[in-house]
Amino acid sequence: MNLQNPRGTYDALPEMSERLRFIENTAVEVFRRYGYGEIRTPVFEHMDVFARNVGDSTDIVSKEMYVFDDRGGDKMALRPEGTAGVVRAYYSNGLKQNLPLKLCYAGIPVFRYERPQKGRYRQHHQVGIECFGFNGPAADVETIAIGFALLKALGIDDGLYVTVNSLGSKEDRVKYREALVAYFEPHFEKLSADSKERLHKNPLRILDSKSENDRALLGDAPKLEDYLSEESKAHFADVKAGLDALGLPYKFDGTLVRGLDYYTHTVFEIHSDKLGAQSQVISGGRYDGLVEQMGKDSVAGVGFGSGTERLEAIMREMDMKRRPVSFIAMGEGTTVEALRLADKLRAVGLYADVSLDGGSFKSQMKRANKLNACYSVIIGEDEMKSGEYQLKDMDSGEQHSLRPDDLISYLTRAGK
RNA sequence: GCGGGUGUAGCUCAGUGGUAGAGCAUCAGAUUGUGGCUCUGAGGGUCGUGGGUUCAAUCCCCAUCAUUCGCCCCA
Repeated sequence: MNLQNPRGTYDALPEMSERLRFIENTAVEVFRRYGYGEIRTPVFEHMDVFARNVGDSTDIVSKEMYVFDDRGGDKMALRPEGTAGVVRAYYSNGLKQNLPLKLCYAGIPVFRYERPQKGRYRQHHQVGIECFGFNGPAADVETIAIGFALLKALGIDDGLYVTVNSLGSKEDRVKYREALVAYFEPHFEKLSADSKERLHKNPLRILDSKSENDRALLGDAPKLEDYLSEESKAHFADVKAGLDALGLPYKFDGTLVRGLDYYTHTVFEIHSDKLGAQSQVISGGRYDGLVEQMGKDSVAGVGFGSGTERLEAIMREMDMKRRPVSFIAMGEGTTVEALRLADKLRAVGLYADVSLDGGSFKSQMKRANKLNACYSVIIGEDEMKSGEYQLKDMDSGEQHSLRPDDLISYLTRAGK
């Protein structure tokens, strides 16, 4: 039997899980403060929820999706991103009744068949938000603000940089795309191999090419901002003014183009300088176009997604471990007494540890130390007789006798 | 999908064509009811996997898998 975990997957051991859990809980709590309600959608959907038109130009959909036929012969796909499923659920559940609507998700698994790297897994997890029915720029501003709020709540708002751009309306983009293709076509031979391929498939992506030749050509290329309608320009100006008013730092980046093709108007990315090539921790934008792509009447949408593994990587050095009260039990009946008392501490929310297999006094003490216990409670035969247990402060080494009830109230107040 | 690096003890890594070592960690003892420090000792390895060259391969060659860095893409 092959005992290796599948390529691009990992097992989150307790230390990592603790941070992931913290990220998910914090995210939901932050989102709730902005009026978001949690939604849970299936891990798999009919394939066309994600691949809306044949020959989809985005790599995520055309090359990286896990697709399978179910036993009934239907084409299904594992979720490669969070937004499309939520939009589908919006229709399936008739949530039009509830507009405007704010939905969030936390810790949902997402699958992409990619070449694994640090911060890039074939199964990763996202937290994110989607809001529907807000046409104005304030929704774009608030969405970005929530991104900041999340990172701040996680204590990782250092070393970040934010870029924003506007892709304009669908019409703006069609015009710009034509201009871009017309500009690059005479220079076709000079383009990098990647960009040659991109020219007709997804020419906007040439904008963020890293090839030096491509970048040289880009100097004289038509600019997206010159192709925005007055309306689009006004929307984007309001977004930037809103970010300024909230004191949120950002950089305008005219070459920022998102990989998913449903974005319109505002797009943004938050990067961390603590990660390597996979530096994006949050990215999103407005996707008024998506809802129409699903063949329904159009509804405004804005949102973002964030990879929990990347957030976790930034939080690596943070120690999330709680400090227990460790019980040292020696002698007849003491372990059971320790279990009984430990449960009382747990009932008031403390973390209590009892060495279940006993062991020498010394080894139990060592165990308490290894767990980084804040206090240890010593229950030996003398203590059983007197009914007063020894409470030892593991930092100062101080120790005194307390009756069980006093011990509980003392520890409840101590709050180490 | 493309190009490079790396796979040796639980972890971080030395090392040699004659079947292996350190530090940390673990366990035990010094110290029969008091942890961290120190000292002593012990356990733990098909040297990623499969093939080839060789009297002999952990080392050289090929393949493969995994991982990592960059590209691509993206959270």
